[in-house]
Amino acid sequence: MTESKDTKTQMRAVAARLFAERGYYGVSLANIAAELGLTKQALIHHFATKDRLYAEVLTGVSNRISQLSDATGATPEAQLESFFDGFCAYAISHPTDTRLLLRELLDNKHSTGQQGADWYLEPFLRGLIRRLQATSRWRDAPDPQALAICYQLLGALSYFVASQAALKQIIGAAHYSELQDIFPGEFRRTLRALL
Amino acid sequence: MTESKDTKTQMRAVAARLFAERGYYGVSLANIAAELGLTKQALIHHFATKDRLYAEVLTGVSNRISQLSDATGATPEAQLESFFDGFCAYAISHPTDTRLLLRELLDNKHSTGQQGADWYLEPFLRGLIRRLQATSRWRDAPDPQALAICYQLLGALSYFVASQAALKQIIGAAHYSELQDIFPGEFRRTLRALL
DNA sequence: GCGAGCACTTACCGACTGGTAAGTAAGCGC
DNA sequence: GCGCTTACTTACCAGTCGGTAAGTGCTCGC
Repeated sequence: MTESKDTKTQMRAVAARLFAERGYYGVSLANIAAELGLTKQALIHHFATKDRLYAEVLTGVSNRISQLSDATGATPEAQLESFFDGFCAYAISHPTDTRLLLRELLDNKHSTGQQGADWYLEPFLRGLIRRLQATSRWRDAPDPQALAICYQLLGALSYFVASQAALKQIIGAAHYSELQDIFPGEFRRTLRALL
Repeated sequence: MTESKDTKTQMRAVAARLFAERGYYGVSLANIAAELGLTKQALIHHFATKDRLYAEVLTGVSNRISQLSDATGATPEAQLESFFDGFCAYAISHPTDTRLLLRELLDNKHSTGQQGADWYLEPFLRGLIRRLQATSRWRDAPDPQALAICYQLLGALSYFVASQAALKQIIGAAHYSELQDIFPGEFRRTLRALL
């Protein structure tokens, strides 16, 4: 009983890691169970279906992201900066979440069954666009233009974080950790260059 | 015989589209064959294994990308701009390739079996970094910093193109086509802001 | 101390996976 | 017209997929 919730959260955690690494179809219930030292039926006992387990994993990501939205700052520019700083820190410290979101974006329509597609992304994007349009430079920018700018920033960040494994292999772990150290600063420079 | 090569290229094309949409494990040989109106054994006849078919698909992408590398321009800045213009046009007109590359980056190490990981990406990245370091602003930039900047640009572009399906669903096909029209200009603005 | 409920297992299931073996039909050199 | 190659098929395989059914054993209320 007291073990139960821990087991369940551990299941979610292992599943999240594997789904992030290999994708929904690249991971079987048996794979996840093996890492937990259990049988796949233990997973089915707790989550009923693979889809439901995946949905719970995504819900976790979504919740963590939506907690990010409250950024502070005197000017709209400072608010945007603070927001992206938070998002950047979150993305780098939660590469699994970032990879899951990117996969979700690629696969599209998998979703949690709750909605059509990117239920988690839409309000997030809308908030971003609104914030951008509050700045003096982009006050009159039409929605598509604001979206294009936000999307580039999101992409610049997500692509980097999601490439972690590949980059480590290309440039080596040591160089990668150096890269990871300077990246937030470089990302901030990009943001400022666009404000 | 005369049909043969066409059949084979058509197989590659259909496989590329499906792999791009659903990923390696999300597509079976039977799925691909069904779209071609053939049996999966026809695919095995031409490519021996699923892995080999996938490798040929990736090789096609790699070839198309490497043809992109020769950009012209008087100054290094102009060369970089011309290069990214070409890459932007390529990415937008070949969303399947872009998605395949992004998936490859996420899955890592799948590769073609030819090399460890991102054989296609490494020389590409190296060329980009060299070009960036030829500009007056980044002449003294250390490799990690130059890489961080290039990676952000690559990410800004790839993320947008790969999100095509998701974005269409969120903002509607009409708004998306508008977005697609203005994106290259916005991307160019980002590039210039960083040069 | 006993029944209830929970966590989890073993034993299956039909559907599907990538892949092999063997064959069929058509085209071509000679 | 014969033999060989190419393009593909049907038939089949062992293994794995997600999921069901029916337990087993442990804990806790009472």
